[in-house]
Amino acid sequence: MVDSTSIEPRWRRMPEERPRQILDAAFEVFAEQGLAAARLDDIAKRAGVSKGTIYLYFPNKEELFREMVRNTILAQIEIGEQAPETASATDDLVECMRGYWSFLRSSTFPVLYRLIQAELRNFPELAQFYAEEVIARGHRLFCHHIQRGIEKAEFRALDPSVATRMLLGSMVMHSLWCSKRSFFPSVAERSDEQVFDEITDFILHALRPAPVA
Amino acid sequence: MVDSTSIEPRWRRMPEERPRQILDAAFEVFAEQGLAAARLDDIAKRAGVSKGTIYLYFPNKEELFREMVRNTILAQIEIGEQAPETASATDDLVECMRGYWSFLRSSTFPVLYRLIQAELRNFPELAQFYAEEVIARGHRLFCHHIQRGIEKAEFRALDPSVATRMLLGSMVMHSLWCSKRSFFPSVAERSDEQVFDEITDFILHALRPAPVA
Amino acid sequence: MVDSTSIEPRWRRMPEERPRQILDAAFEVFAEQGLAAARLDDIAKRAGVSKGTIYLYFPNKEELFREMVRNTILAQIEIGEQAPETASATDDLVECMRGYWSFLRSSTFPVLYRLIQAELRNFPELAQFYAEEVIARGHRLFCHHIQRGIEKAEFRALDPSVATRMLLGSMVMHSLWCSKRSFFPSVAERSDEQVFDEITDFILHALRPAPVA
Amino acid sequence: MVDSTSIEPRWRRMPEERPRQILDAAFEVFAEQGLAAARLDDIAKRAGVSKGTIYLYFPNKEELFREMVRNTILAQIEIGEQAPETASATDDLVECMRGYWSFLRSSTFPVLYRLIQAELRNFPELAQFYAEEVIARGHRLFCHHIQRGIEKAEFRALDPSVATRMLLGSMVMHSLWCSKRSFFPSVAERSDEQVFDEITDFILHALRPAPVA
DNA sequence: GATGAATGAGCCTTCATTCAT
DNA sequence: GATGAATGAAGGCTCATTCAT
Repeated sequence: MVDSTSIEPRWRRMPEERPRQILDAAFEVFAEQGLAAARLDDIAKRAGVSKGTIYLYFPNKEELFREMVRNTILAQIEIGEQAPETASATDDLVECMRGYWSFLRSSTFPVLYRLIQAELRNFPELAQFYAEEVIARGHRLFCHHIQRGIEKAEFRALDPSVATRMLLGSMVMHSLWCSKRSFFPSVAERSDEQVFDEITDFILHALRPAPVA
Repeated sequence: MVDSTSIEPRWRRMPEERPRQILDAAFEVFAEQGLAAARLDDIAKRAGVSKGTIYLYFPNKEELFREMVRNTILAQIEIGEQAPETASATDDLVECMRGYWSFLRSSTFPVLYRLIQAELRNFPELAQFYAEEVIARGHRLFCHHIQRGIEKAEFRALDPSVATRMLLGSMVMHSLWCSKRSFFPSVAERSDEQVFDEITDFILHALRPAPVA
Repeated sequence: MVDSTSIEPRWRRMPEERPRQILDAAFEVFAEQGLAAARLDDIAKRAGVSKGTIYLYFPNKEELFREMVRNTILAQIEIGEQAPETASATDDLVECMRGYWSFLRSSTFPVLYRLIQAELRNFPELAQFYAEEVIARGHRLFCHHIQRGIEKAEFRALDPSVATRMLLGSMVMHSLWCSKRSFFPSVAERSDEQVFDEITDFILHALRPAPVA
Repeated sequence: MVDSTSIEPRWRRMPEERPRQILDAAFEVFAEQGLAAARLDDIAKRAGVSKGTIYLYFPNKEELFREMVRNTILAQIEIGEQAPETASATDDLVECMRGYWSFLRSSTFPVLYRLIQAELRNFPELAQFYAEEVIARGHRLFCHHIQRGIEKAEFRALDPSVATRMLLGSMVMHSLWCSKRSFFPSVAERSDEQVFDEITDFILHALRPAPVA
């Protein structure tokens, strides 16, 4: 038992960390309760500060929400947009998909997705931000590889934008299903990897060149 | 003196219609405001009844929300699960997709989807209901046709469940994107029909038998 | 012992009286505490209603304050502006002064005066209202009689507006002093009537015609 | 490197001036906002010190207010109570009135008057202080000259205290009206000097000996 | 059944005051 | 002495729920 740690932290947390602490706590509480039901008291408690302290760093609850969403999205984005190009466009594409999938399957993505959906009316700029930073960014990334695959005749000739949307759409939706597996029996007995492989396989089949006939 | 009639509405609505009126109003207000921000006052006003009347038919706001979601989902489901089977499984599948697409593109679907997403934590049973009535039901429907197509060698041999999920996932996600076109440039300049055709074409390509090669 | 009355009023107060009850309570609490320090809880309690009820009739604290001031001023104004004209302008003037003095010496005037002074910055329209309804109205009234007195040679020829301001100014200030007698020893040992007589006497002396020389 | 000096103020204010700086800032902020609405943050900022510093010199907001009022009153009082006596009591009286009028028309008087009025309930000792230092002091001063004027038969025989109150009352009230000219049309088109002359003239007429007739 | 006035718990926000540095 | 980040009590306002009519 190391009860001592539960009594008093020896060093106060550095003040420079306050915004981060608060944003982290806000993420958790908003995730659990949604914007309206979340109480600033709870966020403060979870951040280990007093209610008033929040207002030293954020003008109000809405702005805290906004900042938290923006921050979390930005912190999550790690997609190397200029992915290393190997000889095979197919390999590159699959590699990118793997990275994107692991982003979609992180614990933060479904939470953010839900929060943004829920507050679409009140915070359209957040939806805009999400659409740009998550979807459009992914779109550019995948579109590039698919285009390359077409040019190299690894893929059949098709509108790369369409293929990209199919790819993105099915990945995003599968990620959401996977995060609520109990509700969706068709993914319930599959692991994340299995699901990913199935998606990849399906997409590649759709992209494969037409039979020579 | 019949002065009173000149102010009052000419026909009183039948009392039996009350629950329906309230549910309809609830749908509109919840759609616009979300659960927490919706005020019973507004719902009552929109339903043309008094606030107290709502409590004659629903025990509280949460239950009204639940009932509204359940009701709206049920009212929307029109998918003929045993669709008429023609000679071509491909034709049957496309026909089913067309029906499902028009359901997904109805004005109620994206609203319901958002409400359910937002209240996932507090009303898991609604998510369950949605998963069953909308996704699983669609899953059974499409799976059947794909299975048939495989058996008839119209489609390549693949796990029909996987194909179904890809089909459903991309349709649902495209529907959501289409309902917020301004945020998603890649669907912005396309009509619903175009998007549908693109999805169908892509899916059918993925399903087509492997080249004889 | 009539304890019964302290348990439950037999009849609820008529709802039409609510605004009046609240305004009355507001007057008392604002009088004691000022705008900022007054708590809506206290006003509600004193009005015998709940906090929420106040918001059924007034949109917020400030508006309640405004309404209370306006209302109280209007309720106090009873100056017969077209006072009956007797043969003597002097008598008429003194009669009017007596009426105005009793208004100024009412328990509400000093309270209102103080509240308006205190909130001059935030509610200039109230000061405007007071200036118009209390001062300007009195000005017109007295000016008329003084003008008449000059014409009838009961008073010396002087600017009636100046005389009126002197009259009003000294009456208002004396009223304020009288309402805090303990602070102002020079009025402490005098009754209201005495003070009034002194003011009247002084004013009439100032108005009396110049010596024939 | 003397980079630091380019940001910092060239001369640090002497610590002994701190209380004065704070009191001055307090006067301004209390004047603009009133006691309740004034924020210590603003006072600190205006004084060029930090919030905590205020508490090094004043135990709390109320005491700061008290001190500020007392200080400002004392700083304003410049009335030579034993004004030089010339041959004419009338001239002396007018001279004193002129001095008092310029005090009443200073920018600080109406502000203080309003603050004291507003906080009458919570700070009766300030009202007491004002009554003594401003009104009673003026009373003694004017009473003396009027008494002398009566003895020298420059004025008619009347209670000098009554005359003094009339004089003070009308001057104070006119000063307040003049400081809110837009609300009081009867002084709006008159200059301070004109108003003063009118008051003086009226008072002297009221004091002049009765006609020999 | 229907109404809508009344209730009061609950929460965001402010700001005087404290205190570690 | 001086700072300003942190605190937490207090209060305005909202709105789901009740209930007398």
